[in-house]
Amino acid sequence: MPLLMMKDLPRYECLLEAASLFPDLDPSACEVFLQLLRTGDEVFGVESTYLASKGISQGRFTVLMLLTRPGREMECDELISNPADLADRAGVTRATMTGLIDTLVKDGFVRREPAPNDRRMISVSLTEAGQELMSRVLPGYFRRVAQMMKRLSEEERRTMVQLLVKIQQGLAADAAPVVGQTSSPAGKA
Amino acid sequence: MPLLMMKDLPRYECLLEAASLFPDLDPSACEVFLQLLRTGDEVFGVESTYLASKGISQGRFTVLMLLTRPGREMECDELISNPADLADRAGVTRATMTGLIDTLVKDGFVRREPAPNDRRMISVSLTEAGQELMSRVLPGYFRRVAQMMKRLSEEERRTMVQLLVKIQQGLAADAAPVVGQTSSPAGKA
DNA sequence: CAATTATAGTTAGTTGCCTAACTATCAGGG
DNA sequence: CCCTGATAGTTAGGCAACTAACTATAATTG
Repeated sequence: MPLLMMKDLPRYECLLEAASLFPDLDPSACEVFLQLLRTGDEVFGVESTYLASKGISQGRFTVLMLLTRPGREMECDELISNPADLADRAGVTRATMTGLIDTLVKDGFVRREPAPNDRRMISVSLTEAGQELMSRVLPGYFRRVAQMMKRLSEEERRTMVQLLVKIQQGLAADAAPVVGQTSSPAGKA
Repeated sequence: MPLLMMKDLPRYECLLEAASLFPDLDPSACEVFLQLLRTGDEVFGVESTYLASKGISQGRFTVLMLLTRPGREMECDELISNPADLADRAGVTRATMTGLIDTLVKDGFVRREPAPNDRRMISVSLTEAGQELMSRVLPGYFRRVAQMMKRLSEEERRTMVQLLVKIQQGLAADAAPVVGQTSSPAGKA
């Protein structure tokens, strides 16, 4: 439950009414926006509650997941990585990853080892205890995910993913408005 | 960008493959789940970035919004509230609301006044500066919301909201499995 | 090959949220 | 009237994320 969202969403009529005050307000866009954030928040809350009951936070779980599944090559059974790569794939800063790995090491779920080639780098991998934890947590995790989505038919799920991806594509296009032109990928508005 | 989500989502084929390892894994459910969290996170990030550029955080913005729109009665032009009500409608604890109001008062956007009837209570309302801030922030806010949803047709928006609400209803039903039986509305699992 | 630049990881300090415990006021029942 | 319990708000302390600045190693280059 991290978002601090208005749990008390305005009804659609209120949005229509407000639109007369604010010419920029698009009522249907606002409604999708608010429902999207709210649903995401609630779904996230269910997941977090489950993980918390198993004694791990979202951040720690993400790291463990990344170490559980093969990163890029399916054939690569290494399941080993370095903090920078993990931070990149998890979408957090390296500083945050340092903190996450600290606590995971302290709890005995992952180990840090010096990388063979580059003495700047560290290898991170699951310990036995970490693997055991994941095999204990994942089934319940997947069951909860399935349970949360059980009201949607397979077709509705496809539709949902399509619409979500459409939104993401729009965001990506807005974030990097210059495409195929220059080679400067600096599009931060 | 608060969620710490895997930015690097597994592809659908990987989910299918993983499903053979974990019998509880429902691939299409997982995909909806991951895309929902990811899209919500990105949309939230765009909003947060805009608000941050105007010098306010998500939490502060929520409070200002709640003080801007009429709470329950449209006829009630008061636009005044107390911390507990604000906390309830924003979905945060009263302690958090105290902190938010502290900073808003410090910045001169809201005022605290003792409530007339009950000496325990405090009235919170927007100052002139707060109203002015909102009239400066809201147009751009609404434009960004509209922009983020612009790729969806009106019909797609309706579909999206329907599907999101369906998920929410499932969550609510799971959280309060006993319905219409007792009059105890305490469904916190 | 020394100096600069880039990269990997960590440390320090801030923010925003949380829970738990506290103070002050109000409402009811001997 | 106290006294108990409920309610409104705050305070104190913790956790997870961030940015900025730092150390150590590697790569590049004059």
